[in-house]
Amino acid sequence: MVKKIVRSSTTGRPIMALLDLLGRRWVLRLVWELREEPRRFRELQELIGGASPTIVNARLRDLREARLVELDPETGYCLTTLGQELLKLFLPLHVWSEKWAKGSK
Amino acid sequence: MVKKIVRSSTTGRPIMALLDLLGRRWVLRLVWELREEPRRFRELQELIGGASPTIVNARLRDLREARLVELDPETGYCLTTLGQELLKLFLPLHVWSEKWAKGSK
DNA sequence: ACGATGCGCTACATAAAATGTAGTAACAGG
DNA sequence: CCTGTTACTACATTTTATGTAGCGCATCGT
Repeated sequence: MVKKIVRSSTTGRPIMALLDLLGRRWVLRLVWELREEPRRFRELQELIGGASPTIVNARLRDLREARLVELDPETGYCLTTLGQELLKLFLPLHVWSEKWAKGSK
Repeated sequence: MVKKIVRSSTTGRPIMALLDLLGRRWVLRLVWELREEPRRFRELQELIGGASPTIVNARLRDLREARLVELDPETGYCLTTLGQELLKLFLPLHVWSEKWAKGSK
C-alpha cells in the first residue's frame, strides 16, 4: 500500500510529481520553517501549528525521500542542498504575499 | 463550519495564509493547469487527474475567494491578474523540477 | 547505579477530508 | 419538447489527519 513514488506522478513529468509533493498538507510549511536553521522534531511540530506527530513524521519522511530534507542527529532536521535550492525559488512568495494580502480584507 | 479566512491563517502573516492555501490538495495543480488558457470545470477536473467534482469545486471556490481565479461564463475558469503574478513566481519550478528528477533514479 | 530529561517516533481510537457516483438546475439550439 | 452542455450538489464510502498516550534510546546529574 505504500507508494514508493510521489503520489499522482504517473505521468512521469517531474513538475507534476513536485506539485503533488508540495501540495500535501504541511509540506510547504515544513520547508518554510526550515528556511533559517535546523529544527528538532517537536520544535517543527510547534512551529507549524501543532500538527500531529503522526503526520509530521509522515511528511518529513516524504521530504527525506525526495532528498529535500535530512536529519542531522546533532542539530536536527534541515534542508539539503537541493532543498535550499527549492527554498530560494520560494522566497519571492514572501514579498508577493504581502502585496496579495493588501488587496484582501 | 465554513471558514471565511484561509485555514490556519490565525497568525495574520500573509505568507502563512498563502502557504496554507497552496498546500491544500489539488490547489497547485489547478493553478498550474490554468497557466496557458481558460479551462472549463470538467476540463480542469480531467487535467488534474480526475479529482471528484466536490473537491474541484471546493478548491476553485477557495481560489476565487483568494482572488487568484475567476470564472468567465464565456471562456471558463482563468487566472486573475493576481493569479498570473503568482504563476510567474512558480514558473522556475518547472525547470528546477527537471534537475531534481535527474538525481532521483 | 538510578532516575530524570530530551530525543525521534509509533499506536490507536476519533474526527475530518476526499472520493466515486449519481443527480440537479440553468441555459441554448433544434 | 427534447438534447446537449454548463456548473455544481448530495451522500455513502474510503482515505487521511488529529489528539493523546507512550515506547525505546541516549545523555546528564547525583
